[in-house]
Amino acid sequence: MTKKLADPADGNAPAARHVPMRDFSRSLPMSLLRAREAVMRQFRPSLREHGLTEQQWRILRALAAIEAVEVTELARTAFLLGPSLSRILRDLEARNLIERKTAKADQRRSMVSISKEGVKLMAAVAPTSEAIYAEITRRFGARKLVELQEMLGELEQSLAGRGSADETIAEG
Amino acid sequence: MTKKLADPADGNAPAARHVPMRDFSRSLPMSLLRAREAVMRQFRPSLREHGLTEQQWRILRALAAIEAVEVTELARTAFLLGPSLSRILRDLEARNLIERKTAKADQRRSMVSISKEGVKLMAAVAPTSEAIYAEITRRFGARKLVELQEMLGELEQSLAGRGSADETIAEG
DNA sequence: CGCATTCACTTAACATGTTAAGTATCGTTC
DNA sequence: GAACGATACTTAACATGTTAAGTGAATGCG
Repeated sequence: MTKKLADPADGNAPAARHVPMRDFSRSLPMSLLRAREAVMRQFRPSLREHGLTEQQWRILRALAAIEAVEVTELARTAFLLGPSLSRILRDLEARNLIERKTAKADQRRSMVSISKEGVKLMAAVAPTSEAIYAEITRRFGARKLVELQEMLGELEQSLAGRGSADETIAEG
Repeated sequence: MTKKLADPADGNAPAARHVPMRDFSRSLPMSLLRAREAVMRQFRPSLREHGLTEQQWRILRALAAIEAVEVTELARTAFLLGPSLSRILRDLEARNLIERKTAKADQRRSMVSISKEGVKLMAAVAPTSEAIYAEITRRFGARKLVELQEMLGELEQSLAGRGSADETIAEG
């Protein structure tokens, strides 16, 4: 069960570390990925029962808090790229969960809002969703949860405004 | 700039909170998603220069540490689902970055290993990758980074063995 | 006004995520 | 040893991630 790692001192060992690097399973990206997956695994079955994907749910939640938004701002809020959002909005509109109308002042902009049916669907999903979140909070610890989120925010901050180590394309 | 939230006491306000819920932008899944994106944004340009995606890089890294693995174990290590891995391995094999051979004992299993070219590519990417990781560590703080990863691990643990609040499908 | 540029999306194309179904092989049971 | 179920993938189908290109509408400028 315990994974046998190659011992560099063991000339007869089956393995060789071709390129020496950190154990990638303990890298920050992997830690974040696994943690997020562990969390989302809790929610997906409930969403699935209502025919919603994680992203669709994000969009509805973002819309539920306001009257109407432009697509671009919705993309920022729901943390989705334009093309993904474009497709998902098309589908949500076809299911009558959202509504769109082009802005009067600027014909390029389209204002998106949640529909009456969308609100009903949200109301149906929200209680379970909140309960699951509460259970996660209980299991992990409310205080630690706050602490974790603060650290995640700080991590974001410390990397903000840097496309990468190579590029120097700031977005301002 | 500051987003105007609807005031329920303001009957004439443009907005209404259709379904009362937590501010989803501060939810744990979103925090984890944004944090991971902030981190990966640092690495992608470098990987892209070498024609590698994040997932392909994960696979090569997993392979670099050992002699050969079965596809199923590789999926677990690289945290990829079987179908995704199947496709990516097909492409990596076409690019001669990995090699496959069916196991003698069990014809169903195929053993995957990194090729000589794959090792060369890794050697070319690794220094930059390590440098970026070091810079992230420097910016965020080495101690805090360890602390964060511990918390992420604990979060995983606290949710382990639970498909969801609905299902009770343990995997053991 | 005429026109190039920018802006707000949308489409397109390809890689991956995700679930379900298919295929070949292995183990086991009778 | 033939049939059955389990195992280790692979394929298929559809949704999303991601980058590039396309489209129509504003904006800036000579």
